[in-house]
Amino acid sequence: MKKVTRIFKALSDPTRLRVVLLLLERELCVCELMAILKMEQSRVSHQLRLLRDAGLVEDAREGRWIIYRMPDGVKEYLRPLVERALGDDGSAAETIRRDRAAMELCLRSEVRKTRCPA
Amino acid sequence: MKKVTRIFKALSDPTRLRVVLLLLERELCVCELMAILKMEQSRVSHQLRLLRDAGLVEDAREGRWIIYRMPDGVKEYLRPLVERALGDDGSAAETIRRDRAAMELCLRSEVRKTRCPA
DNA sequence: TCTATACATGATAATATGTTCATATAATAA
DNA sequence: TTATTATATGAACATATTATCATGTATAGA
Repeated sequence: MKKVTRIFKALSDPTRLRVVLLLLERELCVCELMAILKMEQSRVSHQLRLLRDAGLVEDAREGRWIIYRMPDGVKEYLRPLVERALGDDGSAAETIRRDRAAMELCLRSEVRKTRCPA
Repeated sequence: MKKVTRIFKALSDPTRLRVVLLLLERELCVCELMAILKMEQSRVSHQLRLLRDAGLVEDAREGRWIIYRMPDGVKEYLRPLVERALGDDGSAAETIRRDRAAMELCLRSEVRKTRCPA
């Protein structure tokens, strides 16, 4: 059961679940996640590490940024799982909506070309 | 996100996940769960309380036994979720198979008519 | 009424988790 | 080379979780 409970544990923290929902949409660097979640760097980094340890995300350096992304196989596994779990939870839907809006805003500013938006 | 992460947290412990998988099949009393899981009483009781607090199971006294069961609505919610999460995890499948076999054995003995099989 | 059974619960201890602070490192820019 | 940016990581702390032990309570039976 260890393998499955490990996944559930990774999804059992609000911050990590928000990150998972964002990375299901698109790859992001740490400072973009910081800007979207409005959280400080070490907090985001620590949670990302846990997600990486759980095998849910991968990281790769790109210039001075480290990009976190979710492998396609994980996406196919997690998307229906998380969607089903969320069901009709309106409160969660609102958070997701806001996070995605913040993400769009963050990306449209295209600050990462020269500087991070954090 | 609190509502969803609460569910994930409830499923993030091996003991609780095994209990959930058993109660998806059928209602059981504490001592039956003790016999199936081969765990001591207070450990099972504590985990059952967490599942109850998470809203995943209900309990009802029946004579000197307290029966734990999963409401139909929760079953409909959890079954596809857990099945999807388990995927093709062979190790988990083996545990589940063994637990169900132990459950059948425990029930066939029908000890609960007079005494608990724990 | 007394005892045994089935279970809950509180206390405790060990471990795990989440956050913050401080510091380290790697890449880039000046 | 030096400074800055982006990120990782270790330490410290508070809190949460898990398991165990001891005890309490409700029911049934003798």
